[in-house]
Amino acid sequence: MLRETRHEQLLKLLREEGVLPVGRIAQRLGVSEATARRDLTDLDRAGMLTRVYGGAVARGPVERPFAAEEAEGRAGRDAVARTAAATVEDGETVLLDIGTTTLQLARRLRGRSITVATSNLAVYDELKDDPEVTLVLLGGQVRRNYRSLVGPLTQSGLGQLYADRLFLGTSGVLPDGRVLDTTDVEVPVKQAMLAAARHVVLLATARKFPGTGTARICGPQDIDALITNQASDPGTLAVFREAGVEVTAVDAELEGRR
Amino acid sequence: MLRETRHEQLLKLLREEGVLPVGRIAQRLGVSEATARRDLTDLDRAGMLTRVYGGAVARGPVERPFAAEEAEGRAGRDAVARTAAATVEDGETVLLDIGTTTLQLARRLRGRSITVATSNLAVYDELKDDPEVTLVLLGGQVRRNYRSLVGPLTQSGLGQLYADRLFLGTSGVLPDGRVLDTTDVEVPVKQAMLAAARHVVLLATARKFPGTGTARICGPQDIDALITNQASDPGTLAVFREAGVEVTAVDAELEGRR
DNA sequence: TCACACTCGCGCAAAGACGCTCACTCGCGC
DNA sequence: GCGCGAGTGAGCGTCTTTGCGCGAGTGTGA
Repeated sequence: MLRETRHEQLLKLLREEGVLPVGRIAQRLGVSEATARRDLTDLDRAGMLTRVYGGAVARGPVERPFAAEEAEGRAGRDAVARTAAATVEDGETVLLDIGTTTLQLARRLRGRSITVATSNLAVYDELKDDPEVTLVLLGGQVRRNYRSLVGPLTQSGLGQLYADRLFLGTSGVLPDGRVLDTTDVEVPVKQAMLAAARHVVLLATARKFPGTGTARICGPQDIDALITNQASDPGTLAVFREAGVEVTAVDAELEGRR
Repeated sequence: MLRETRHEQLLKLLREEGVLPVGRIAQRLGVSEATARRDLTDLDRAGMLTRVYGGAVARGPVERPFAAEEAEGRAGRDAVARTAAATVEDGETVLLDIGTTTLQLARRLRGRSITVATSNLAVYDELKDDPEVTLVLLGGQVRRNYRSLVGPLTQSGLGQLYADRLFLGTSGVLPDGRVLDTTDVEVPVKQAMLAAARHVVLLATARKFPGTGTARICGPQDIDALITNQASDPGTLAVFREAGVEVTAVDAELEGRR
């Protein structure tokens, strides 16, 4: 592996984890500890991280989707979440993807007589005290920064479920309708979710057009409905409409207050 | 553990408890009191806490106004938990059953380089902030009052795991060595756990002899080791020894403090 | 005021991390 | 084929951190 590539990966790891000991860095990068140390001193000198005895800590804010996204685009997200909540009927089983938009939706689902299945640990925290909601957690390894469950256990758990409705989150939607995600490890989970639901609803605030992401989750043909803001790119929405997707665009300003 | 990580944990502990003596800080962080003192002076100089004679107090508001901990049988449970934690080696995968004894064990496993798999949601809350522990949640339906996961999802998840060690809780042990539980719905989960571990360790404080329970989980022949208190019924312990179980009886008073 | 128990800070030794040096491998150009 | 330079891994002396013992200091109760 090229050194530049390795440096990129190291910084990515560190952004996700916050702090990492040298041994674990070497292990994750597949190099010796000596090389890991060399990389660390390089990146420390370049000001990309802070070296500490025994490892390194991320410089700047740790990549925490929840903290980072919490402030920005909140009104739009809540408008989407409220509209999504209105489509859920009592008695249904809904499957909630990871992310902040689905967390917002979970808040709007409090007190409803429904079953919620999720790999979103933030949703678990939100609904764990609600006696009305039957809460089902998918299994899997805990990813602390993303507050999610991933891994083969999650996928196999999804194989045993069938939900009335899936609310899918995303990190970005391309103009041609491809739905993206940033982290590779979540992709198989999301795809297993798609297969485990009768009705697939994509939640995407205006900022998700085009948003970010490198891994493809699915295309418009896999989606039944899309709930988004009116500020979203009209061209992309048209692509979804042409693919037969029921598109609902709610205005953040009108709906955005509580 | 990295010093930076340790400092983070120390501050978190302090935010939760408000005031902490040096001894307890050292105990919770798994370091000597000397190191705890050094950390305290560092963080005091950095203005992150206020040093007082004998310990430290949080600077800023306390998050949790001191949750009332279950007093009864606590010393005995902690003695069992500490002994159990000592048998776990770094790198192992341990499976933790539901219950308060295994929760106590989880507290003792903080900061260890191990993988913890559990259906115990209290264990999840305890370890979710620990970067050292790889945490795997079994899937299943959330049982709020028992803080556990149950159901077919839990069992099938266990079918995909194989742990080095299972720490099994119980509600009661009969004189003939039958291990009991009170709730039928947990029985298949516990039995699936038995099948998913190489080494089965039963944790049972003195109060569990005979304890309560209506459903049979397993017999002595399914257990490899039993960790209990010295006050436990000698006859029952003899039954386990005859079945080839390695019985460890730790005294709550002697082990209860350090 | 005094005595006792506890805490604190310092010196020291062991363990582990660091970084320097050296040998080796791989790709490249002559 | 052969030399060359960059990059990696391993060995080894140095330095940091940690845990423990000891004398000094501090708080508490008689």
